[in-house]
Amino acid sequence: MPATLKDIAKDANVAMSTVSYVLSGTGIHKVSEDTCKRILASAKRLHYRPNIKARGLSKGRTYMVGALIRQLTTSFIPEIIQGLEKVLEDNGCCLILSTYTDSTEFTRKCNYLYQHGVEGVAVLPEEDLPEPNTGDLGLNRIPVVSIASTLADYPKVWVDPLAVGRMALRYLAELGHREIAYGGTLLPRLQGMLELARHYPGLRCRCQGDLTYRPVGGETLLAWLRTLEPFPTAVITDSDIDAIALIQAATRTGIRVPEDLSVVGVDDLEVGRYSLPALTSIGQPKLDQGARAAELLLDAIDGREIHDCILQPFLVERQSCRKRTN
Amino acid sequence: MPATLKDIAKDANVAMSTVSYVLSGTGIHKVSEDTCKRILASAKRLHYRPNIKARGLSKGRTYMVGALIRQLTTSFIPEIIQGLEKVLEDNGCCLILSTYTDSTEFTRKCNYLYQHGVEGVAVLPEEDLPEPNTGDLGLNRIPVVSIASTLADYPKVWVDPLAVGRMALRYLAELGHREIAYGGTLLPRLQGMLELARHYPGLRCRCQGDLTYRPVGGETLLAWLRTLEPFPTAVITDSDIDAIALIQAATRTGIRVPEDLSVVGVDDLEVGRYSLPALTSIGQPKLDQGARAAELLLDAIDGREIHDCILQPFLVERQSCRKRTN
DNA sequence: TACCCTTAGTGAAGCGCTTCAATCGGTTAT
DNA sequence: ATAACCGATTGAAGCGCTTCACTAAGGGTA
Repeated sequence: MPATLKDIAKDANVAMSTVSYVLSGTGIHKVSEDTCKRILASAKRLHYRPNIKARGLSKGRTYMVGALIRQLTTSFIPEIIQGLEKVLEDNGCCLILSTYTDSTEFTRKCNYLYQHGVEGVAVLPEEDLPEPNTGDLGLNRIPVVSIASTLADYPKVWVDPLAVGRMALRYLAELGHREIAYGGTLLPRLQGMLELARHYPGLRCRCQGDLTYRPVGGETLLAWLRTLEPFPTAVITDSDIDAIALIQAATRTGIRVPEDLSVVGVDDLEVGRYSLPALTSIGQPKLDQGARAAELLLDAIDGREIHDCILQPFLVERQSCRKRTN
Repeated sequence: MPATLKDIAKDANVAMSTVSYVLSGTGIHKVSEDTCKRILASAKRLHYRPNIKARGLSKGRTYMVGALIRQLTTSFIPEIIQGLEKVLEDNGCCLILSTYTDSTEFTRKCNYLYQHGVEGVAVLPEEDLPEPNTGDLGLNRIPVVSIASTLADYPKVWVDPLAVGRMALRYLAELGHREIAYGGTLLPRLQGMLELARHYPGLRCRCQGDLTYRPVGGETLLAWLRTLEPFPTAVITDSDIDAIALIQAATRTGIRVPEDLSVVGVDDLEVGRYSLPALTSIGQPKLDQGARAAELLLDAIDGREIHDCILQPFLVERQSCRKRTN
């Protein structure tokens, strides 16, 4: 139904190959201006739109890239996707979305993507999952890039977790806090905090005894804080969600934020902006992570060698922390 | 690099067409069991995987469906996407994700999807936007289905908004509430409430004077509630997000939920489960909406006629409402 | 005038798959 | 024995596009 090269060729009275040269841009320089115009005119008149898949077939490409996602509903994943999409679109590729919940499904989705002909795959795993088996993809030499995960042994794009820890701690330390609790469970972040803590005499940074990852509820977190002596003046959580949950639990029991307790979240989620008090958070570049991953993928597809990309977090100061004059 | 039909044909010593018949399932009945086995064996040995796009080229299909989304980060959209994806995958299609922010971009994305050859498009607009112009798609007779929107004049899948209003009100009314406020801005929902309210003598359901849609903050909402005389015993919001924001604002000022104020949210978002108190909400089937939309789309692609699909909301009872004995 | 070089354009093969029409032994009916 | 038929298999065209190898015509040079 849609117009094809052949139609245009007939209409403009030239050979298909000539039309192809003009319309695809390749070899447009070897066509006379006259013919060129005629062809373009025909193309416009017939509403020509190239059939990307046919082009792909002949060039051995598909112009498709897959995203393999653990949980689309998870906090900042959607923004990463948008970053991916943007760059891919700019490069004439499209993004195929695929979600999985366990490793069986992961394998199935790999096949699914592979059969549809993706040229590369961005994997967004979750920290608490065993490493998914991308064997099926690797086997077929499809480039893979992992995003926002410390686990995968593929080229990856992520935010320096030590820097996240450092940044959160530095902020609180500079505000004058000396009794700080880390309510999260990520070792590298803790490491960043502890390293930096040494530079602040009298500062104590405590963490939960068990750093095995698991979702932390607001009440659980609060209960743990209560076991600390003295009660900390500030707490760093692993995400804005945790922070908000904590604030809710605290507020209920009469602990005021930030008057009695300063809270720093991580991720700079949108909810943090609307919560009460508005949440101070260590943000991570989300669009950027997606965009950089897409660029890496495209490079790899072009056969270039690629390297990990480490991005830096940033501070978003709002109202959940207060200055401490001791 | 990957094995093709031709490779298999050579390996199994038969014609390509025979291989195609066997491997594609079409006409497998006209091939002798012997040959069939030989072919399957070769296919397995050479790790054959059909090239879907090549198949599509020859069958005039692409096996791709697009999703055009306003905001991937919006509440329940991700789950709808999952529903879409599931059904599409089961039908051998893949989902191409595309997001837009304004109508210019919308048009661009339409072209983008079109050029990549999608056979249908699911549009997820947002209530507060002017209707996007899908002309480009319509022009090319690509089936379109809109999801979760009252606006679009395409076949649509959505949740009956009157039922949402009714369900929320009935729940509160049965708990004994008689002074109920609707803090949202959706007319059909309000309509559902008001219709039902007549059946409960003494029940008063009040709404904001201005129902023009706009995001409602927790404090704004609370401020409005304070203008009501008497202060309502229960409030219905337009989403769980609003409800949580309201609860936070209320708690801050000493109003206890649910003791002093019962709150009903809408959407049954995950955050509602973890908030304090856990939120009672009118849920809408999310996966289902996606799945139904995908089915409609596939039907339309097959040339069948399709009709709107209206789904019903459901009540998720948690702890944000209390019984009222007056 | 013979030669080579450009420039503008053409033909056809090929990407991986489907599918229609044709072929070819081998039965079976007549 | 001949026609008619059947199941199993094959050939080749075609989907829309790219691209390599090639031709034809004109222009410059010797």
